[in-house]
Amino acid sequence: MDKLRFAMLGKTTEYSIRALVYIYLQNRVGARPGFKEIAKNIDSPEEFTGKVLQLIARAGLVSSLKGRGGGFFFDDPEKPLSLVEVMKVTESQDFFHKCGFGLKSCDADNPCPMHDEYAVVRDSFFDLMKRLTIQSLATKINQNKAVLNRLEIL
Amino acid sequence: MDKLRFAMLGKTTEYSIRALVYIYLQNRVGARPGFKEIAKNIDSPEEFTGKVLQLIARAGLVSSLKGRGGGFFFDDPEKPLSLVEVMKVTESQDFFHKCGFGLKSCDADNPCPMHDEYAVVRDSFFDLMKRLTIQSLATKINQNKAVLNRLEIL
DNA sequence: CCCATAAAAGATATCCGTATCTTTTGTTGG
DNA sequence: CCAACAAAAGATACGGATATCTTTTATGGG
Repeated sequence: MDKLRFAMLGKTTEYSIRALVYIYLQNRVGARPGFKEIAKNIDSPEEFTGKVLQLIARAGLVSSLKGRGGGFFFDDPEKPLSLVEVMKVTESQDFFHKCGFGLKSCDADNPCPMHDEYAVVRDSFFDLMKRLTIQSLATKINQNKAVLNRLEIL
Repeated sequence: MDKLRFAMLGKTTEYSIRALVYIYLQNRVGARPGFKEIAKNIDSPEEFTGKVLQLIARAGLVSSLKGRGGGFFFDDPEKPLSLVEVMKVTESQDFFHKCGFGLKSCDADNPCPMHDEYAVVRDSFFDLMKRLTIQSLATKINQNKAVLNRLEIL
């Protein structure tokens, strides 16, 4: 029996967000990247990234075109896309409503012993993911205030 | 390719916390519960709960005694046991230091585009888990301000 | 029109968290 | 001391997240 675990978000979510930011940045300079180029630039496994892109494309978060000159792109790049909208596709539906203690039903009426304080943290995470958008993240990168990868791209 | 995921903490952590609270409550009334009794009362799978208890016992979070009259108990019930100390055993070491964006290295000097705001949420979660203890959770239950399960116990 | 290109789709593989079952070891009450 | 009891340990199973490879479908440039 080993311990071990991960971060607050799954790989699928992380790759999705990074991929969407990359696609957005490339679109802005007139390019339409393919999944191999995306994987290379966000440092993610190539084939699996293809699968993730299929998932979020099917969900309508991004569009794609097959064949020559094809790739991924936003129909309306300026329509804000929040990280919560991404998570709705890549994480469990009730991610932001689960009990931190693990109870199946837990609310203000019948609270678990950490309900109130946990709810505060969880809600502030929820708020953050609603507030952050692919565009706002991309803007930070364009302003050189943040990086998409350990090395600069573009 | 399916989406899907879980809560912020793993099952192992959830069962550990609930089990420790139950053990503490039983110890306070002079009892030393076994893993089957524990599993029944915290609504967790019996055999797996045994494994989880082995893990946290080996790590020294709780003591155990085999044989007649055996079971799980705290050597020093009043020594505060924070949830962070539990997580150190049941979650990945750097749980509270991982980058929300998924970068391998991400800090104030070389931040990912959500670093600052994510760090705030993550740190407040960290603080909460440092502040909450098995004893404080148990106290809430004893005061009937919270429940360990959907049904009252004790 | 057809071929090169690129995503979609399908099949399969691997790892880990979760779970179950069986055997062994240690303890204690009678 | 031994018989019943209870945790520890070992083996195995399973599903889901992650990952890879191959085949198919769609698109547009020449």
